[in-house]
Amino acid sequence: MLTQGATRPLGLSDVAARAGVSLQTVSRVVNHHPNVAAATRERVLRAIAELGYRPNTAARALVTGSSRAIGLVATHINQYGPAQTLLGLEQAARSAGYSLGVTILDENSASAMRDAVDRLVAQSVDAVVALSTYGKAVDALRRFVAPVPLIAVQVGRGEDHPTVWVDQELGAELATRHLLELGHRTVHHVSGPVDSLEARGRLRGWRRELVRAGAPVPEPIEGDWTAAAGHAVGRRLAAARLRGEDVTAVFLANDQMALGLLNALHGEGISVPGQVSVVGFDDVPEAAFYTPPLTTVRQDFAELGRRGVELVLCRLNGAVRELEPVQPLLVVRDSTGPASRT
Amino acid sequence: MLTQGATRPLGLSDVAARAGVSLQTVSRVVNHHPNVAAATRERVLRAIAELGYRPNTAARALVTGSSRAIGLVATHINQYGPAQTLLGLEQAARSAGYSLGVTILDENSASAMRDAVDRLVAQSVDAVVALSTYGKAVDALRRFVAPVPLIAVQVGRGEDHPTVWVDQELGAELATRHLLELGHRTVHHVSGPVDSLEARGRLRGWRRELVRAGAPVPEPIEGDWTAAAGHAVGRRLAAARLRGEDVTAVFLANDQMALGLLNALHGEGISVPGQVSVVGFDDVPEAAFYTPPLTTVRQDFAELGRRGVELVLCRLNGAVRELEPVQPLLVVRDSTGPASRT
DNA sequence: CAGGGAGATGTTAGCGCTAACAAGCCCGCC
DNA sequence: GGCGGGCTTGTTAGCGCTAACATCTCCCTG
Repeated sequence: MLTQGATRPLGLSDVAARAGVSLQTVSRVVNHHPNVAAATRERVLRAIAELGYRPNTAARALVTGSSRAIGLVATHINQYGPAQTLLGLEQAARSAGYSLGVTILDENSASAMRDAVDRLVAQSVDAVVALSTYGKAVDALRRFVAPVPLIAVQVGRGEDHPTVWVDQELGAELATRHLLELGHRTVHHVSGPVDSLEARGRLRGWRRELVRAGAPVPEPIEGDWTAAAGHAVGRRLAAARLRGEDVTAVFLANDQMALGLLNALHGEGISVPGQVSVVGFDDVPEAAFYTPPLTTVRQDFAELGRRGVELVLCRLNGAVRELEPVQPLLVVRDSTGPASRT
Repeated sequence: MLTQGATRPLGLSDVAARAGVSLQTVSRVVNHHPNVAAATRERVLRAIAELGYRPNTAARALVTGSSRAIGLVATHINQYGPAQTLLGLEQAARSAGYSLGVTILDENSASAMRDAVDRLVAQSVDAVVALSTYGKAVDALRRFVAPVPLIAVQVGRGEDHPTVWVDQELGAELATRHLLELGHRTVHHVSGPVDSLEARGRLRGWRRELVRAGAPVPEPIEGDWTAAAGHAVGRRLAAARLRGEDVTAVFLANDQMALGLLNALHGEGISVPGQVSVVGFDDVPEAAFYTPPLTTVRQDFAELGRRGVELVLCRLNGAVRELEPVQPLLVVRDSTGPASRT
């Protein structure tokens, strides 16, 4: 029916001819205009089905100036969180009748961001969603005056554009408090790259909770989200323990780094959670199967994508809406335990 | 320069007026036609830069019938492999001047696949790339007569469409042989879902290698790519060992499942590689930090994406080209060791 | 029963761009 | 010196669709 050879020059006029109506009437049916007689609509619909007609989006975009497409500017799409958000985004967009154009930023510069948005705009997308972008690229995003609505997802709380975000600070507080309540004197932190707004949020939450509890605030260690970084930190912390430093609890800004840390500690013969408790962030599906299963903070990434689309749709209707941040959730597994006074 | 307020009604005619030439000449400059005087081209280029003109892709698509866009139909984009391939794909497409439209298949049915391709075609993409799709959806793909070139990436060796693929059988053989050479009498296999062509390829390679070596071929166990599945299998194999069965080597069709298995074996007090050797597949970045670091088979996913675009470009030029499969690579780490005769 | 209004349908004019053709120009050649 | 041919530029006609306006028909109201 739909796959009918390589010929596909069907237009409104073909349908119109077949249904015995004018081209405009077909257009009305296709666009669900109210003022079409039921019988006529029926006839047109049948003709459309028989012919396998599909409207030409390019023509429509040309005349309406809108393509019913959303452009996505993303980085780190190969990581669990962003990928999951992409999934939510695509699904929500699709069910709202929008298609998704994707551009990857392979550099965190302001110019790369400008180019990306520009490229998307040239494709006449109706809105642009920026997904977990970083550093300079985010700066470019703020006070960016694009000809279309610009929505930021997971780039921290936006100031100049509508934003959808998970409450990173809360998540970090949850993690830190959990460790403190277990009796640890303080909690060390391995952050993400500091030019990431998410990383900064987690860092803030961690620090705030320590301060609130009156616990000492150790110097945070900057990681780069990779397991390798976590591994390096693990060896470093193990050495610090040997020097007699008080390292019994570590909160890492994502699960990959936590995995690396776990691996390093295991290699150094330090037991988790016996000697050191570890908390990650994200709750990747594998976290439950790390050795030991990782206590971590769950984020609903797909929800983020859905809300992003929701915000886009609101904006397109002229409504300006602020959304509540998504609440993260602490998932306690086996990598955390009571502080052992040795 | 590019961000110049919310107004953006610039057209060829604006540029033409500014440069003092006809609209068509501007079009020629934009499209790199050869027959434009150098001085004129210069003048037009300047006008374009000054005005910040960007061609309207919808209009261009309408008149040329081509949008310089590639459509991607994908599933499992939240997993490492496909996500990585997406990255390669997008980058290659972009540097060839193509944009990427993404559609996710949320169901492996033939009709979902048809809808997805149809949706993409309606957006007048120039070609469709199907990325690691499954079961019925793949069946629909074969002998699918689309109005645009259709390229399959990572869906096994294609019969009706040009295909880019990693030699899964070879990878599985590598893994199996490695274990056999370590002195294991046989190798157990945890496969992916059998409606996945990749899973089937790995299964075939594993079986072939066992047969070649004259080793017994145990019943393969079907998994679903998740760590949870690997965990379940781990418990099952541990029980089998207790019953005296000869389980000393396991090859799993991906790293996530291997992680689950590792976790289960650890929980059962079975040492890896002391008592059981484990090999995964994919070499996700975390595999080097599993406990113990996982021996696995590396696939170059990004290369797959690049080749996909290459094939699209060839096809668009009318050339039909067959590409060699990408070679996988065995990465030996610490989860495999010599068989211990107990 | 005339007038008006609402609903149904048709007609027209582009959206911004490119392909095809047309026109002018300069050059070299016989 | 006239003329053909290549180079450069301009003109025209849509691509397939929708918005705005024009019609026409019917039915209801006073």
